[in-house]
Amino acid sequence: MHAFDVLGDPVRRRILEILAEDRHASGEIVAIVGEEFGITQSAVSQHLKVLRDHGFATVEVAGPRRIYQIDPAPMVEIDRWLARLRGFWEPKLEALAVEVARGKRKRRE
Amino acid sequence: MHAFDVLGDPVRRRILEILAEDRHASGEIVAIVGEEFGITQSAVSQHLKVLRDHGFATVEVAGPRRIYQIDPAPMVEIDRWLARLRGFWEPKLEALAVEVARGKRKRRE
DNA sequence: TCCTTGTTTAAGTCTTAGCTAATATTAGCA
DNA sequence: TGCTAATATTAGCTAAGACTTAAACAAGGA
Repeated sequence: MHAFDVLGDPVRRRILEILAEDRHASGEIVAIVGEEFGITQSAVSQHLKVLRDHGFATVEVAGPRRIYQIDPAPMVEIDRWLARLRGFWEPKLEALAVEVARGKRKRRE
Repeated sequence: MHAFDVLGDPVRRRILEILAEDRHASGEIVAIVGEEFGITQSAVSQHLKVLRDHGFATVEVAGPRRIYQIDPAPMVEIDRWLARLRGFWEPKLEALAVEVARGKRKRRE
């Protein structure tokens, strides 16, 4: 499974958002995400496993709890791929912005 | 299908790389990608459809050919999500870089 | 040691993405 | 109009991923 696939799942993206702000115990993530998406504790745990397995998160055992922490290492791969193309599409994006601005001006007239 | 899912497929990423450099007819993309991945014209065409449907590419009809061109619009969504988290993981990435540098220095000693 | 809480793992089901093969569509040309 | 080349679309198959339920595991307290 490629890093992009890991980010492809909305539940996993949400978990990363949560972990980006602060480290959390599995149970806390389950409480938030499980409620938001209406899925079981087990399902969330499986998503956490995917994040672990692909290096997006690390775990620290604290008694019976597992504290999850974001690990940005795999983002390097993502960023690298995007950066490669960015040089090509950035000019086009600027052209797009110009078009939008032109449209706005036109609408004002 | 989310934009991240679109980028999740290696064939589609390859097609975007090709289109980033220049516009190409469907057949040219089929020739390159089909050979590299060992898949049929139909399969490539279906990937092109996904890219079209999600706004990653636009088509121009030129006689019997369809000329594909990259459209960076959906990248805005991707970039926005990544940017939201970047503020959080960037410091951690720097910490990671420091760790690596420290490791290198240590190995030199 | 047994129980309880927090969590992961295993097994099985369902859905969907990606593929092939076959067919349809589109446009130009004889 | 019929033929050919370029491409898209459809149907059907298969594999993988996301889910639920049930079972296993880990750690601390009675």
